[in-house]
Amino acid sequence: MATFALVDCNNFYASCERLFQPRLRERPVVVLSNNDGCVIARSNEAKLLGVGMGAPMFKIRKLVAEHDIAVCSSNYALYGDISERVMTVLGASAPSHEIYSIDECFLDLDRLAVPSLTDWCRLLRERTRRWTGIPVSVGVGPTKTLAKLANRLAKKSAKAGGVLDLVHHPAWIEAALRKTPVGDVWGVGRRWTVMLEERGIHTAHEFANAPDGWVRQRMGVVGLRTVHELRGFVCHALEDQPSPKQTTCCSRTFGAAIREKSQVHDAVMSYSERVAEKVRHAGQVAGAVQLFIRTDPFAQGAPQKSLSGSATFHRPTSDTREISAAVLRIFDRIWRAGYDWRKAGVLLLDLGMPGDTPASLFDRIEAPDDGLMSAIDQINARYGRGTARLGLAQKDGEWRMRRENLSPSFTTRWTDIPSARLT
DNA sequence: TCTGGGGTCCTAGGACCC
DNA sequence: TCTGGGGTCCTAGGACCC
Repeated sequence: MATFALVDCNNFYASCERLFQPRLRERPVVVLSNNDGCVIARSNEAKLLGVGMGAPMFKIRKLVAEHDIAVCSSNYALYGDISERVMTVLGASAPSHEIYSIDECFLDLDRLAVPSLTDWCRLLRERTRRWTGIPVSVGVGPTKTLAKLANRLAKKSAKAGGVLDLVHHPAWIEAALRKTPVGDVWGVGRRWTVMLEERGIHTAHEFANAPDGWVRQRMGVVGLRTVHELRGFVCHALEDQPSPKQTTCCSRTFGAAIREKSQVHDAVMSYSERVAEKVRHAGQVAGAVQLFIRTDPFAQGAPQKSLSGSATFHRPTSDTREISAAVLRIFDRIWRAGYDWRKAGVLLLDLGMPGDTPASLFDRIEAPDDGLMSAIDQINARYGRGTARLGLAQKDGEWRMRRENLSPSFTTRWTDIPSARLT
């Protein structure tokens, strides 16, 4: 039988914040989204106090003050670096692994010959904690979907000790399915939860026993795969070779609503620069670009508008100058005055490797490269992002995001390295 | 006052072809 | 008056994930 493990970091962002700020270990912690908008991670204590996932900050201010909850702006430089450390430990421990997200990793344990898989998982857990400082939970199942489900129960149950193996205890599978609400199944989101519950399907067990034809009709092949995985048939294999991205994007909600064209222009140019850096970093080029701007959907009564436009490159590129010029043309074409713009984004589409496919037989000419982009990238790699820029936008503006409680980049910036003093 | 960002996959429908 | 069948490609939108 196939044996998948899912290793999931507990309250990952909150755990990262606590790593270098021991004072936070005695307080409930929440981490906020960009712009300090809403809650995206909570320590166990914060969960117990009733802070909901995704709760907007302005709705929990009272709770924060009452219980002295520590509030952190999100610090992705820190989380990304800690994630790499965790993945390194996990990757070195198992025959093969798939990094699924910043805080999750699937392991393929088929070929692992150990007397007790549960003991092995406990050791892995302990090793990860000692070597990285991050607590993790491990779920083991015959499919990825069941490994996810096992992981969730491993986290919830005190007696599981952070590990639950359903492969070597097949009798537990039915009980696990019965106690899992259908909405907590991997692949069943909000809309499908409502639809399923309306039809009397409340648990993973009931979902697993729904008729194939019905599931196929209501939820397509995606839903059917989930049902089969719950029954123990593998539909999602371990993907240990990460596939190259097809699109990449830089989008932000502005720090405030903006009416002025020049301000939106600056935001859009800044995102163009950033997204171009991203594709160059991945060694890719883009075939097309898309720009969108939109008003605030939460502003009731205000006129709503969402505009977008796209352009195809004559020859795939990763050059900030070509990308920003194309974005600027789109921007001038779609811009409408008189709205309170709140968010914008630049997407690069049809990504590929340079020289992959010539646009036509007559278009084999290599992109002229004057070395400017790589020079800028090298300067920024050494001295920090944004050191060298193209002067496409003003440095500051209303559109810049708020991050009022940002922790230092303890592990990725020399000046932020924590120091310890012996007294 | 104040509600994130970055992805993937699938499907339906239209344009177009023979 | 009469108006097929089958295929591909593209795009927009909707579902999901973290």
